[in-house]
Amino acid sequence: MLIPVLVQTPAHSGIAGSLSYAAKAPLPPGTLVRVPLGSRETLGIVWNGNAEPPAPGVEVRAVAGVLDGVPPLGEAWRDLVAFAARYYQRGAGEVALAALPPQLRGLDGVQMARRLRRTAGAQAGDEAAHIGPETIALTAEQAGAIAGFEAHPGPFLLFGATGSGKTEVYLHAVQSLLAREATAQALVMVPEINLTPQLEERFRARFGADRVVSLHSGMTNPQRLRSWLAAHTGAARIVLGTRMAVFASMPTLRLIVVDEEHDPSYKQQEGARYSARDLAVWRGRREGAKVLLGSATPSLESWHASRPPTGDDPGGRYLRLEMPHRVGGGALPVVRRIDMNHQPRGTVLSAPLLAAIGERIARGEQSMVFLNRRGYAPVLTCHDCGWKSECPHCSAYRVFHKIDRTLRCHHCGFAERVPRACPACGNVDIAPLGRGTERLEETLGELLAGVRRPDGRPVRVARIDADTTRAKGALESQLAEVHAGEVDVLVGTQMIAKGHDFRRITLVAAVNADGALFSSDFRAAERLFALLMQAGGRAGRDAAFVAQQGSTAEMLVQTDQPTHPLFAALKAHDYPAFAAQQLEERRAAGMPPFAFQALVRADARSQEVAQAFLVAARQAAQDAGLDADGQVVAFGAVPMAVQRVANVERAQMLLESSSRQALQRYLAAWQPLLHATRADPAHKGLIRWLVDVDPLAV
DNA sequence: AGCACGCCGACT
DNA sequence: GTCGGCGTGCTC
Repeated sequence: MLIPVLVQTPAHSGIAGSLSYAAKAPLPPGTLVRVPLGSRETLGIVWNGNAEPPAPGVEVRAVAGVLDGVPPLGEAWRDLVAFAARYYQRGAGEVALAALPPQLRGLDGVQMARRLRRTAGAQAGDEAAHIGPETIALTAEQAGAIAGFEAHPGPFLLFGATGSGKTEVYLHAVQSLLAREATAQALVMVPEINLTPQLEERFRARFGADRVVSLHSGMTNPQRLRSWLAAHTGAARIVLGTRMAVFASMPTLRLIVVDEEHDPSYKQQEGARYSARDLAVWRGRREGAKVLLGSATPSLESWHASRPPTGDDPGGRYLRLEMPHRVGGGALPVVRRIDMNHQPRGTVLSAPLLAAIGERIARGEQSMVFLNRRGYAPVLTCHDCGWKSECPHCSAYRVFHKIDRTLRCHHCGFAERVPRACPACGNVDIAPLGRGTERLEETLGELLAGVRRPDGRPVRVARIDADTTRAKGALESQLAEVHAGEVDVLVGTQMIAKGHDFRRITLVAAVNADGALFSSDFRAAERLFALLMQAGGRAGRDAAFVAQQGSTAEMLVQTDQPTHPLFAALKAHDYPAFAAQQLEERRAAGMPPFAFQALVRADARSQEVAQAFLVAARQAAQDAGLDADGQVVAFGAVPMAVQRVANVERAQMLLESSSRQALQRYLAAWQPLLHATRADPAHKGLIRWLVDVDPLAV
């Protein structure tokens, strides 16, 4: 008999659905099998529905083996995969196989059975431990949020200030769930791998190490397989992870938490471009699991979706829970703007900022200086002929990294030793232009060289960014130094702005924060506001420490645009005011969340070929009458912001609609036309095309 | 995505 | 004369 099987085939391969294989007996959907594919044997998943007879001339081959030790993947999981594939315009096989641990692909039935026995053995621990009565005293706000959470079906948006104790609410929600339902599972997602260890620590301490597993791309393949199996068999009750965890197979899932739901990291940027946050909401509804989104600066989408009903507006589909105050009565930092127009030209660190850092050092407190740009300088330039450190393969400058004397392209990775003299004119007078964290660390070290700590030792400036934390365990050891008070001034990128619970930092400074506001991206202000609020949230987290020091938690923002409304809202810690203003602009301009978008991108050796493909595909859609109802607008083909990466020219076309359904219908009908356009010999030079639904940057 | 097939440059 | 470069095309 014929059965449908999904295998890993990419969207542009033209095989979006299942392949048909012969089997001696029927196999239930969700069963993992090994099947021959071309000259190799690969992992497949028995899929729903009836197998189509293959195209004429294609020989049906037999299923090679069944991984019968693994329970079949459930119907709810298969629905999630099918939905994600449909919504994000990818092949079901691609989405499904990418959601499984990589090591599963390499194992046969025998190895699998061995692995399962080991997992089962490890789980035979003390089942009843750790689910006891609530022991942590909650604030009134936390108790209120939990009461709201228990009383409604959701989904929820937990709008809680930095330091208001959102994690404790998550812990409590999980705890009451596990106490209520003997087999229930909870999924807790965070935006970055860096944040999983500390979260894992708290959950393991509360619920026991044997019930908690993590799932993220920083794990080794065997670790991932172990965690995945524990979740899939129900042995693990709590799964912590990054966006990939939204696809974890959890047969008794009852709760999904998405922490820092506004974070752009939830949107996958390659392969299937899904939003883990949005899929979490869909999955929660499908599986009857409660969904709790949390943030101090929600995405405007979630904020709008959680608006309370007013007058003739029935309100959003989420329920908003609010926790405006910090635990322990700590104050949010006092925000001060420093107008760089009033500073001497070329000033990097203004006098008030240096004075504020000096005060903190004198009192034995810590400061954090935040600059969202890695490297020493973003460009190297020749003063004589105007040469700049362009990447030969990309339309971007290579960044100067002083530590290893390289010019490195952050887009394609191309790196070269820094030339001694200008490659164009031979002049030795080449100099860095602008400033990254590396140079900021150096500058701070020089400016603070004469300052002494209370113990008489010289000031220690440290830096944390993607370059200093590349080695395994490097971030942990660097954070430990900060916590131990070894460091006086911490310099870093957004990596230090997120989540970390620094107890002795009382000053946070943002240098050159508003560079992002010059970008054409309509979400620039939203992202910057979230980042600054989050960074500011690192200051004064320990109210008792601040009081004992007689200090003030403070945030200084150096800006060239002090009158931008963003800073007034930041100063007042007034996210709702900022959101209201932004939403008004978005509504007036017809932008998300009041419109829905998709980007179609084309890659080719030349910009002309890439754009011609997009224009032809749009014409094909028009000829087929896809936009007959006028609900979807397709804009022109334009080069991407970074037009060339690794010698590939990139173009894109924006689609917009006020109706999500209309856009989805259009994209679904367009898919075969895109394939047909690709097959046309006129577009032979095209390398690939792809669709990004709900893109973050347009 | 893999993995083969296929047609052109520098080596034993 | 072969080894191997990666362009093109297929996988039930």
